Amino acid sequence: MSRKKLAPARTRDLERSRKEILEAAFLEIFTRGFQGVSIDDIVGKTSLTKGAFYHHFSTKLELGYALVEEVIQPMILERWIRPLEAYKNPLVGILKQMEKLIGECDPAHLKLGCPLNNLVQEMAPVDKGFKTRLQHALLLWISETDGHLKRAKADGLIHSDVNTRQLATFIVMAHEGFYGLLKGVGEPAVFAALLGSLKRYFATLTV
Amino acid sequence: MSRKKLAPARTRDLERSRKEILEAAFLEIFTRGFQGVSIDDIVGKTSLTKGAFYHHFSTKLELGYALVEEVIQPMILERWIRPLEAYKNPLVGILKQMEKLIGECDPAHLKLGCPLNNLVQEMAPVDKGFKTRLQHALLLWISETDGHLKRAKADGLIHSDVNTRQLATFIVMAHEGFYGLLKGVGEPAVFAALLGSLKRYFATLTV
DNA sequence: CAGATTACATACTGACTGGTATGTTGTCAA
DNA sequence: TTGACAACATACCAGTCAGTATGTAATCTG
Repeated sequence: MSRKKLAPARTRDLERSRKEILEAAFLEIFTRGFQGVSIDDIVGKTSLTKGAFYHHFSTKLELGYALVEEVIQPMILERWIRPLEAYKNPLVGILKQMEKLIGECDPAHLKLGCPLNNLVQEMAPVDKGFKTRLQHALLLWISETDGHLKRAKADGLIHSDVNTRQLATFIVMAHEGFYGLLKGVGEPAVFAALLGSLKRYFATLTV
Repeated sequence: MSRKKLAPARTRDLERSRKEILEAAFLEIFTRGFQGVSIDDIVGKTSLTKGAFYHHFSTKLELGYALVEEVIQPMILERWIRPLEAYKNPLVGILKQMEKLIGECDPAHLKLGCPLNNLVQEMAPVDKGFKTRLQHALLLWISETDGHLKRAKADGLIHSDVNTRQLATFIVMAHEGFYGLLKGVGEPAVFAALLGSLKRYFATLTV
């Protein structure tokens, strides 16, 4: 039928296998932590075996690095930066996205926290390779947020005396803090309290 | 000399040994995570052995529980709640304590984060016993903060339309978020940005 | 089509892990 | 003083871990 150039239907596909491993690793590490997950756990959630794993990643740490660079960092941009393009006022967009991605999130999923924050807390002080990659992702997040805030400031939507970089840092901190506290305190009511406070803060920054 | 009732100078002291283990465990787990530290690591930092460890704690998890209840939770109260008693306006006290305990902290020590937050992020979704104890510590922190805020509101220092419980939740979130972000981004300049934003927020709440 | 190479699968290893079994010695009550 | 027990120390175990050695079949290249 359709076995031309696209859809090769091969039994061996380097790219696809790598993605399969990364996806399984993401879920396992997301729920149980990097140090709490074994390579056998990961390949067990896969149609592949350990041999395949070490064909793709020279070590467990290398897998972790790839996870940050190829899965988590793009996910951050896709979930928290891209959507802001649709808003004239990014502060409105940030609150809306929080409501959508955190407030309406399944509590069972929410108690797992934020994939980026989880790795930061667990691995940043333990391994330098993790540290630099996680730091890069966080700074990128801050910079991209800052970009949108600068635009809003130029449009006269944010008070002229607001330091946008400083505000962007605070906003990223709030994301991590939201996830972190919600992870510790089960009650979803906490989210309403946090969002309410942030909303009040944002109101004082708006012209 | 002084071998009366106090200072027994015994070679075997249940309380002291337990404290020694807890203290060593705290430092090791603080730097490398609960799952990243072995019991042999802990007793290695001690004048005792594995036999002593299992005489005091039936399992590694039990040690973790004791750590939260007997070391970390009291530490939170001592560092973040007690000092507020000296301030008429607790919002001023909170900023001052942050400057003192975070801003003036040795960066090498700061990159390890907050002991409570570390355990929340690593262990809350993994083990239920951890979850409940960590949740209890966080809610206590929020409640105690709320108490001080209520007092300030009654004194007319905080606007009457402020929901103090909501604000207390936000403040605890900010503590965790500060530590978390500083852990990920090495630069101490980030602290200034975060504190600046929080200061601006607090100013809008004050009468 | 043939040989080379890639993309895996299988089986294994030494180091480490949480936990146990058992021995030993301080401490204290009678 | 003397047993009894508490507070450890030592040696060990079965399971797990990251990583390796080696075999094999699919795919590509010429």
